[in-house]
Amino acid sequence: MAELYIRVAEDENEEPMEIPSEDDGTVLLSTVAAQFPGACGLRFRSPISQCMRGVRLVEGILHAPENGWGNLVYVVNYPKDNKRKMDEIDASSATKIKRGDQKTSDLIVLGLPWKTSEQDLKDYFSTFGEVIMVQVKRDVKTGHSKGFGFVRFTDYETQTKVMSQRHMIDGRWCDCKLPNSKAGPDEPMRSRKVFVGRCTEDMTADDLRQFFMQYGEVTDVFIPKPFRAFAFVTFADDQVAQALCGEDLIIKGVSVHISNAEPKHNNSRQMMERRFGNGYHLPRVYMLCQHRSTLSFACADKTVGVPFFIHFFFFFFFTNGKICASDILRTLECD
DNA sequence: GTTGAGCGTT
Repeated sequence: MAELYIRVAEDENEEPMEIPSEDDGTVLLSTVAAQFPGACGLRFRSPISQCMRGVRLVEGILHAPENGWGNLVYVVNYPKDNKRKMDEIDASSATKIKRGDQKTSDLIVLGLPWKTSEQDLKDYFSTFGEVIMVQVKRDVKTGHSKGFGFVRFTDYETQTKVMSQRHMIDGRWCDCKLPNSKAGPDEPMRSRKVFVGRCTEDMTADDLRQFFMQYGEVTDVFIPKPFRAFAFVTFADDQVAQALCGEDLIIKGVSVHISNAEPKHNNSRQMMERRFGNGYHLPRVYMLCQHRSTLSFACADKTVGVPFFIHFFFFFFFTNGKICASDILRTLECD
């Protein structure tokens, strides 16, 4: 008594689509997902109780209610039943695509069943959009899956959608995330934050905010204390920030230089702490800053594997403070 | 021949 098709819709009132069933009368969730990407189940309104009922789902297989599928309209379930939110995510990513700075990246797929193959992955993820790479990571010797893999899509909106939900793959819930190795290495090029060098002490955060407002919405101004002759200004739009980089602007009669803010993980203080232990040299550095001798700190940051204090003495005695302060302070990002 | 939080032999 195999039923050929069941009627499925995203909403009770929308026009249903006919979805083929299997020979044994079940319906594969993957078949539903092929028409409704991201679907994780089905529900229907019981003619008797008038309540919504869930369709039994076992390992990717949807089982008919007691009296068969009948002529009911089955409504697609999405994770968290939050289709609207996913649409919003799509919309926001669409606006970003207009700016043309959205590149896809590999996504790690966690929680794969041991037996899931590359082909299985490709079949599943192709229901969301064009797939250009799938990998299942395996033990080199045995060839057995390690239970995770990678996937890459052609379109960024596909990637966004895939990341926004959980995935039922071969009977297990899986998560797709940006892998740790891609946790923001390409951020500095499109940072919303700029470094403002050659600031003077009479420039207040409010002065800077007022000034930079003319270029776009300013979301943050940071001026280190004690005074260190630079500041950070963050814009709402990264394009505004990038457009200003390299400019020399006049604020309160002083020429300040705008450049890219180094990402925080390049923070020289953090690097110093990582290299020499937490805080050991920091008190001296702060003292030097106050005495206009910040040279050693910056140079040590750019020299790998040489003890900090050697550079301190070298630059302190041989340059005698004649290196441009803004060149040095450029690397002195703060918390 | 088992397992179930994580992070990619190039």
